[in-house]
Amino acid sequence: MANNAVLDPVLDRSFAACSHPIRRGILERLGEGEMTVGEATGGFGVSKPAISKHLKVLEEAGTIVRVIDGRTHRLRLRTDPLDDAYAWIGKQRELWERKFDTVEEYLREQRDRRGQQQKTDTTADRPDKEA
Amino acid sequence: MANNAVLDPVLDRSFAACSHPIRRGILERLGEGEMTVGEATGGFGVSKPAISKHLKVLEEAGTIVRVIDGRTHRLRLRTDPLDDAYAWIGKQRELWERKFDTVEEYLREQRDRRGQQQKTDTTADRPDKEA
DNA sequence: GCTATTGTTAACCATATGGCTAACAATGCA
DNA sequence: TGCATTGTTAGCCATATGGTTAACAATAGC
Repeated sequence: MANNAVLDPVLDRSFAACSHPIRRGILERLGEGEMTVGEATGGFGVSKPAISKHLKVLEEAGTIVRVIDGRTHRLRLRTDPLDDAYAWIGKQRELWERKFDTVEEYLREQRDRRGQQQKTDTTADRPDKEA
Repeated sequence: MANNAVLDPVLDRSFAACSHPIRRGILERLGEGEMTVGEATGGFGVSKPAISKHLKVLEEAGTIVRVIDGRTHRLRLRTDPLDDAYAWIGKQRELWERKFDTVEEYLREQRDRRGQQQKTDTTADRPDKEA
């Protein structure tokens, strides 16, 4: 990949971690507090190896931390990566809202201009042939 | 998958859409307003077919809408899927914070109890072996 | 010491990503 | 008409996901 400017593997993994229902379910449960793998992942209806892989994805994304405690592994949530993901979407939403404002301004300007010169610019509010 | 309760393919695709820097870059640009494929995807240093695939992922996630306008394709952002993703993380963050509150309450209770009985529970404020 | 419990790794398979080149489709334009 | 522009599809390849069964590792407990 030539464009090395916006590369952010952390964000990549954070979003990828959230892109599967089982992983989201695990994160939701861990929101209740530290618990064992069995407690955090029981009842999802998949095999233990499948669970192990999901945990690996979550761990490599930095969303969970594992503490091996004897025979069991205790899992704890790490909120930082999801905070980053949240912040990215939040930043975009700000931009959209600001843009929607200017669009409203634009439409108001169009309305005003039409009120003045009464031309045939029906193209102004045409939302383009909808697919 | 046995657990069919929490299945949310829309959320799956929304998060997956954000999990690649080029796709995030495209979404960022489209935040500026409707534009052509060339305008929205230029300069990422990958081939056109690669771009086409990213657009397909974004489109199937519902994050963009394509309007074929003669020779060019005009792209427009659709904010709903990202709003949903934002809301999911936001909900989790609320739970975490509420949990942190109760943890603080718990610690305060511990502190109070120690003040009363002066026992040797140094384990109360230990944040567990930091992996 | 033996056995049950907890969880992982190994090996395999199917599908999705993410990239490429080559070719095509549809316009716009001289 | 002919050519340049815009963008996709087809085919190929490598790697990551997401699942399985079988086997292993480590510990807890009888």
